[in-house]
Amino acid sequence: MDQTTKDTKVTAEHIADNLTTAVHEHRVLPGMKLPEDDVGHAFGVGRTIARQALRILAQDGLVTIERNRGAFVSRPSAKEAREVFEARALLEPETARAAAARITSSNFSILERHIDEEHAALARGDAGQALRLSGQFHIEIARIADQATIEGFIRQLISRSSLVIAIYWQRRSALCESHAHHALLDAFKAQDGAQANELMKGHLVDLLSKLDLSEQAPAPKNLREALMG
Amino acid sequence: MDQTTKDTKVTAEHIADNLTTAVHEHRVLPGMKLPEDDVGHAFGVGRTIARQALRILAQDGLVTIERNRGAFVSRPSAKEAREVFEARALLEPETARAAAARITSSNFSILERHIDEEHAALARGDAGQALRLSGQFHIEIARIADQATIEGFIRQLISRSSLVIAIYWQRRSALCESHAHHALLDAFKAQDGAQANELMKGHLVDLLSKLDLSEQAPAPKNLREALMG
DNA sequence: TAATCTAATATTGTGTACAATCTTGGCTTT
DNA sequence: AAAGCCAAGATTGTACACAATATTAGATTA
Repeated sequence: MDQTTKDTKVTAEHIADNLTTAVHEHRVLPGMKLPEDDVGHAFGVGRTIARQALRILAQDGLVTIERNRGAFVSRPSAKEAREVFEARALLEPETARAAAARITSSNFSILERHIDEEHAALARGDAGQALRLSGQFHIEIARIADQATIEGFIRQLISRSSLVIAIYWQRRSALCESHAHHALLDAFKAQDGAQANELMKGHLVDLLSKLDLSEQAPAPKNLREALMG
Repeated sequence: MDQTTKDTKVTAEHIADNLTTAVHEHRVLPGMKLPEDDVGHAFGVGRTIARQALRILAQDGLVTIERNRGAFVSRPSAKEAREVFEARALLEPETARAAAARITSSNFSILERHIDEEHAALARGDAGQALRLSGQFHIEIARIADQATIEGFIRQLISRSSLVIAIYWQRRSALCESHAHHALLDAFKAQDGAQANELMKGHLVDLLSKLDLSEQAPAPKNLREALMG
């Protein structure tokens, strides 16, 4: 999480990317505080840059900034979690269809590599990395569909999904088997847009079904809130 | 564009909202430069806050920040313009359907007021205000559907649509007749989700058809670029 | 002991100063 | 006169200082 070479300029976007990855890999968990000084020190920059990075994350929904209190990794409510998957259900199936129509052979290797790496990470027990790669797979599809605007939205939704999974994933469910991604790849190879659309739709329903979104009280942020509730 | 009362704290979000409205009303046009000093001075704050506001606008796609050169109102390319409407086509029809299922009588008055104000603005020749209200109507639908996440996306898309319209709107086309919005309201009143979905779909196609997105070279930012192209 | 208040500490909010970079206008050169 | 060059000015990038606010710990009181 530090910067060894000094000639590479450390920008706010750089830090934001780095922290985003950390959240995707569940190395940084919902509710965690991200003090400006700590972030700045970790990346070797002043508070100004750290602050900018945190604001970027806030716009992505990954971080919640409370005035005069600082930045915390967001803790999406069950409702927000549902909304994320409803938005994904609107965007991703059609995007998968479009991707199937435009995909080229050079794209296959990228997707295949993602699946392989995901599998390898899972094999060595690195669930965090597997989860991050799994999300990256979805983003890659939007890129193949050549839809930069939608890709940006999906990127945000994947980020929030990581938070949702960190909070609401049912322990008894197996970790994401990459079967669904494999099936999608096959559909892409066959350039079968309708099939890709259906598979993606099912994949999202499947993911949602593995969450426990029962209307439990949203876990309190701090002890005081816990005792007052 | 200035702040008369001093006890009201001027926040970066406040300035961003204000500038967003100005862009929606086409009082601030694509390509225009937004120097930090000017923005800060206009709202009576230092450069720090002005800078934050510009970053917020950049994340919304309304402003493009070029390093060491500053912030400019974005000039979406024809491709980006198409992407915006493709994204809207994925999100808005289904959102309209959901809104039709949840709408209550208290929501009607809000939508009706929007339509009335839009009509009034158009009547007195204030095309900018009419355009802004027209966009607001779409956002309101997402709010009625109770989809905060999607609402955020649509908000961004409306913002970018304003830029697209500023650049690509065909002069010969009539200004947005609010007929489509009227028809949508009727569908909402009848709680006819399927109808709302179809109307929204058609409305978006209609809007897109009034743009001239022929693959002309994206208008150059400055003279140098114009003469070199 | 438990609750409340208060002072000390830590963290964030914002303006400002200085550095880095870009832009502009005039000057030189051909 | 046109192109290139250089210096002066303007604008953005970043760190830092101080102010405002929140948090914590200790003292006080019932």
